[in-house]
Amino acid sequence: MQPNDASTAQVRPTKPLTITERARRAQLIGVTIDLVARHGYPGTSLARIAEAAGISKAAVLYHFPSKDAVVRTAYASVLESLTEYVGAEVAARSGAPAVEAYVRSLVAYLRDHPDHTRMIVEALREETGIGDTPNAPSRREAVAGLIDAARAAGDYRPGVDPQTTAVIVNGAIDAIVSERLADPDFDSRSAAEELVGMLRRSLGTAPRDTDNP
Amino acid sequence: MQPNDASTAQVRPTKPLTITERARRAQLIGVTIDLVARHGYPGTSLARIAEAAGISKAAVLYHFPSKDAVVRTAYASVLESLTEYVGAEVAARSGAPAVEAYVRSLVAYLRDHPDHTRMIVEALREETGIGDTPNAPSRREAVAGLIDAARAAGDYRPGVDPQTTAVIVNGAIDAIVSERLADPDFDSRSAAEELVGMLRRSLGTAPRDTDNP
DNA sequence: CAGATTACTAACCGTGCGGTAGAAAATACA
DNA sequence: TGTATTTTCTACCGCACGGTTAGTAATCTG
Repeated sequence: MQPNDASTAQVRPTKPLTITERARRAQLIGVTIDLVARHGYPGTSLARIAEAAGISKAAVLYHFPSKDAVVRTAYASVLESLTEYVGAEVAARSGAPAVEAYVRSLVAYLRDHPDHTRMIVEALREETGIGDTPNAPSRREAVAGLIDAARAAGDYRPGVDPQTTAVIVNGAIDAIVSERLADPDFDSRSAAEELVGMLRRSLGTAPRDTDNP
Repeated sequence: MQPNDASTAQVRPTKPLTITERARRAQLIGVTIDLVARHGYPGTSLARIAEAAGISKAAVLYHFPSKDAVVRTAYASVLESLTEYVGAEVAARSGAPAVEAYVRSLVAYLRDHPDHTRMIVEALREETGIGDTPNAPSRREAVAGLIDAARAAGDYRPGVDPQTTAVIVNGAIDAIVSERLADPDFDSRSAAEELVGMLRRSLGTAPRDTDNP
């Protein structure tokens, strides 16, 4: 019999996973993150995963219902780790500082975890890309929420459009992260600071130069 | 005999392509752009290209040395069209207006040519992504040059770092374009304007709020 | 120790891939 | 017209893919 199918939609009384089961799953997730980071999504075949884990293909499919489930689980684990870190940083602040913490912590995390970064980039392009996927607006919405809160707190000008600004900010962050990935000499930390500075100058209330002379 | 191998590194006295040859090439490039836009790079197989063009696989490979050459050629044609448009817009201006023309024209072009946009996105992720490709720094350099010129012209503050700013600006543009691709209701034109406004406030010389009270 | 369950392997299957071979149409040219 | 060349087709090759099957170790449990 096949073990628990913990990919999605778990019902309550799931039998506690065996020690072996948990260890294998963790190992498979680990090697998968590694493989995706090094060879990309398409280059990560079932055979490669099995080989990297030192077991047969069938053994991999014994622990997961499909190759895709392995990759999705690995991605979920990476994403959870990231959101946990960034979430904590953001939650500890409010207003403009929360937005700035978002920028800084996201760039910092991805600088310190290039494998995770590559995995996320690969996964993103799956879900974005071609299919008319509604394209998880969650990230945009989250950032838009932060910006909206900062505006409500008086840190940002009333004219700031949270949605549009969120798109721009996320894009800028992604570009900084990508650049760092391509060129390890790129100073992503100071780039993040530069972005923070730009946001202060362009969104902040302090010097109104156009609509209120 | 196989016809001219015009993929790359063409030597001078290339025999003028046949009418048939040119027509087929154009057609193949066309359907390839379409296929890549609709089904992505991996979903664009030789058989699909052939089927879409109404000929056999072998016929495709008669006109191009490999499937990859077809796709690369299609990509090159798209890229040429884009750079021609944006290049003209930018070249007609100088200083900050050139930077702003870059932002506006790039967003506008990609809004008007979603197929081209999807193709470029797909191609980008090939060259970026995994392999330690030096990742064509040409775009960043080009934009950095524009920013540097704007700074030299006195439009931008001396403290502005062209390289970092270029990365941020390109990232913001890409995000706007992607958002528009995912959500046709997204007003990418006004988003571009918002970005231009942000750049003016954060890079412009007019109101120095920090280093020169 | 015996039986059940867990964890695995080797071999295989069907599919789609890029690409090739050789012959046959279509076309150009004398 | 006949011949040469350009263009195309059908059929095939080898390969890597995700996944399945049947059997077998290994481990737990009474």
